[in-house]
Amino acid sequence: MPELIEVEMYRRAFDPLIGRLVSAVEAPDVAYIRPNGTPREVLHQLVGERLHSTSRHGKLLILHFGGAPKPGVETLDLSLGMRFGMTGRLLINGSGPIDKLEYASGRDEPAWDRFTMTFGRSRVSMRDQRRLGSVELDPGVEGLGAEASTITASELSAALRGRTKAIKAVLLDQSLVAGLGNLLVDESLWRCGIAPTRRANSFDDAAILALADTVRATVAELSSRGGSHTGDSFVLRAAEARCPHDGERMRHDTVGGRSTWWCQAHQH
DNA sequence: CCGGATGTTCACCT
DNA sequence: GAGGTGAACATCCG
Repeated sequence: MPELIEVEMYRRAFDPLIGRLVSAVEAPDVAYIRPNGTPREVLHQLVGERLHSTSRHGKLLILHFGGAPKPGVETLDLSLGMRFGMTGRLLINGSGPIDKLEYASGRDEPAWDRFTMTFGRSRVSMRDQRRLGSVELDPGVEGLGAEASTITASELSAALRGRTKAIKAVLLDQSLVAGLGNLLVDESLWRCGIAPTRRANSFDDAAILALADTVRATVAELSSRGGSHTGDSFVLRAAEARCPHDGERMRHDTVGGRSTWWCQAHQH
């Protein structure tokens, strides 16, 4: 479930740790380290490093290490990228920043800690049941598309231009638009009255402007509500649900390879 | 027991 | 390159 909203909450959870030194790193699951085949030893170079700052690009959270030996001369020599996949979450000293808002049910095993970094008495873990997340030293962000939370009409227009696949598939494609997941995309399209199956290259400028506005507004509003699952259409992801706009039965299809709920009456 | 579903990323087809 | 499919992963459900 971590989409950009949740990852941003995780990023802020590191604020109290800025300036602290890494005292230990544990990577029990070698398969969790990207690229594949990277030995866990390379992560040990993080030990002794100082957390300088954090950043986020779509669903990719990056910790920047290193200091400023001289004022104004920053040498950020190391960074660590964190990807949370579908079931990954961040735990700090055993509790999650947003646990009350997600994963309310289900089991929770310490054995699912795939990566742990210790800052003195503070332990930060990535707990990931299904192991679809990963960590990567010095991850590149070149392959990522426009940041969804601030996307402009011209950025969205460039992402859609010339593409024949469904609009939903484009919005989910992290190399075109970074940060949206299945829930944010369905909510945005439902709010904007756009069918998820509609071809990406079939939108005029006015529709692109409206969609960019809707995506930004949806991200902002659901952020303040507390998560990707707080959308108005979230409760409509059920077999018997009817769209409150028009009383129409919600459709359930696979679009862009993903489970998709939408209202055929007002989404075109 | 089997198949399907879940969300994300990536490998591998056409 | 663009687009589509399925694997990977763990667990639950019918």
